[in-house]
Amino acid sequence: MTGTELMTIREMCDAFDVTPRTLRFYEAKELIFPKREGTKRLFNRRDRVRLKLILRGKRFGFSLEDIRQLLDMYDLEGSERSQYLRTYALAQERLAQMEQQRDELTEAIAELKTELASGAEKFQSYTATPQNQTKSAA
Amino acid sequence: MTGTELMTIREMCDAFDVTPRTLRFYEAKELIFPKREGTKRLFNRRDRVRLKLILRGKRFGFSLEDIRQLLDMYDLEGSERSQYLRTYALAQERLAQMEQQRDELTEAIAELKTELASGAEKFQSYTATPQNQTKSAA
DNA sequence: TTGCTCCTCACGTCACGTGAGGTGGC
DNA sequence: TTGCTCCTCACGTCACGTGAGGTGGC
Repeated sequence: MTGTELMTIREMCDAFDVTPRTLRFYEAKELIFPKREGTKRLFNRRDRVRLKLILRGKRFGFSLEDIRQLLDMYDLEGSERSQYLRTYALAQERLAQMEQQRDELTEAIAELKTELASGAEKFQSYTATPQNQTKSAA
Repeated sequence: MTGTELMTIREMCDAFDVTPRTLRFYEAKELIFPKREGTKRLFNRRDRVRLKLILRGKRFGFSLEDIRQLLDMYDLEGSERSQYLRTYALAQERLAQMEQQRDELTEAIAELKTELASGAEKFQSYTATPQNQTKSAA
């Protein structure tokens, strides 16, 4: 197995489904720290772990700045209690926001569906063609 | 009743819960067309209808560029069939995206909840205080 | 004269996208 | 020599936020 320890930028992109630009951007933001071989970047296991956590944090809707702080704590491992509590509080806040966002999205979906339904009706009354592909009424 | 027809920027902001900057931005993007009284903007009923549709479109996650096109169609009223079909298709695409987004969000919420649960557990095992406010286990 | 609201630039933000122009090794 | 991948600026994008500096009418 080659590349078990160090991966090129291309391998990283394929493995995590991101663009090179994204990896360079995260490096500039000090979220990951690839080594260099001449000018080329080489990512080790730690970078991969961190990238995984970054992408997960993004799915949770955290900003990169939030994520940077969460990662720093992760690094401390047996971190301080106060830090831990802050992380916990931040995550709970985010959870509440996500739930609200989901509710709003659910509402918006229902609304748009209603719109589409009445739109389809209007459209059918406009076009008096006997058979069209948008589901004929029973 | 005052201001039934024309509203100032402040009245608009209060009525729609947006900032002045947002209204100026939408004007620059040719989404609304307030008249001027000297230098001051005055918004009429049409602007209000359009703003309402804009905000609704944003809730659906449409980009302002998409919204601009949707608004243009709205203006045509008994618009062309081809235009109508395009609008309909656009809305259906968006709906699919929204449903996927909601599913991803739901999944992320569940994930984060799991994280928080295991985090709370770890925290409790670290701190051996008999009574703490984060819900004591039965 | 003091306050308040409105205005116009114009740069900042966030998370990258997108060329432009150049290098290294098969 | 040709291709491919990698690199570094550095400007563009989207939807505004945020001063800076100035005007108008009570």
